[in-house]
Amino acid sequence: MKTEELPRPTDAELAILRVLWQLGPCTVRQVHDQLAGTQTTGYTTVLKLMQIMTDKGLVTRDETDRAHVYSPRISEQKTQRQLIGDLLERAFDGNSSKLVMQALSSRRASPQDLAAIRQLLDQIEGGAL
Amino acid sequence: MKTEELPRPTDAELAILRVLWQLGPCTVRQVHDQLAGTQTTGYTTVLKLMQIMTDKGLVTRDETDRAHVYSPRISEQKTQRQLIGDLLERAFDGNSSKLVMQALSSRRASPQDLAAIRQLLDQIEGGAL
DNA sequence: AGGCAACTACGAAAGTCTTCGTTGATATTA
DNA sequence: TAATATCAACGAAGACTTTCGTAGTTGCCT
Repeated sequence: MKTEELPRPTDAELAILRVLWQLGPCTVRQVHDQLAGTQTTGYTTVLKLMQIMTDKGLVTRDETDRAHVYSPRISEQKTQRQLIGDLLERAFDGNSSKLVMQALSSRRASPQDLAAIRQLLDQIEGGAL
Repeated sequence: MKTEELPRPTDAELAILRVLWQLGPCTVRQVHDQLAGTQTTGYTTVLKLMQIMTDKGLVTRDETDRAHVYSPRISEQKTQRQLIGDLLERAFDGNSSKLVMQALSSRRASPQDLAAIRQLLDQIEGGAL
């Protein structure tokens, strides 16, 4: 059971992955329509990117129907961890607490968020992880 | 007092910035030698990158001596916050607690680190920030 | 059947990132 | 002084990213 090493998604690729995570398996049309709310990219641009992502292994494609259906090959969580781990190495010298503290001090988190983080800290210290 | 918007440093640029943060103002030679421990990039590659970084405003250059001396124009902290904020928007939908939790659960932090984070949580909840 | 809409595939262009070779100038050393 | 080393500058190549136009195919509707 080997976890293939997938390339770090680029900015545009990540935007597409987020749509797939949110909506589930999608056609190019669906992704494009969803992105249209935020971006203004042509249909063929999205198509091309998703073809490239298929080559890279970031998504899989079901070609049964004429409009191919794409699915993400990594979960949102795994990708988030990959990106954080990457940033950790590149900018924080592997010091995760520094990263956490920067994140906490740069953006406000709700009391609920803070409580959730406390709970996680408890779990970690309790050896639950 | 307007804080200029500097571009997000690329991977190679970030590696150079880290040397400057660690050693202070440096010549190209010093940066190259330092990077040689980890990387294997030619001298002129580093030179070119640092020239580009000067154009972008990421570093400043003192041309007094023949070997120009480069200094970072943003602090390590500010850059880290920029990178985290960026990742937050691109991959975490702005939800900072999710980011923190992913960071905490993906890498082990020492008990001291965890304590420091708890302290920071206290400060935030106490309205100190 | 004919025409229109939707889809994939392909190629190419423009921009960025990373790399390095070469050139010419300046300092150091023998 | 002459050879050698060090430096900045420049240009260019190759890879990658993002963009879109065009062509060709398939399905649908009248």
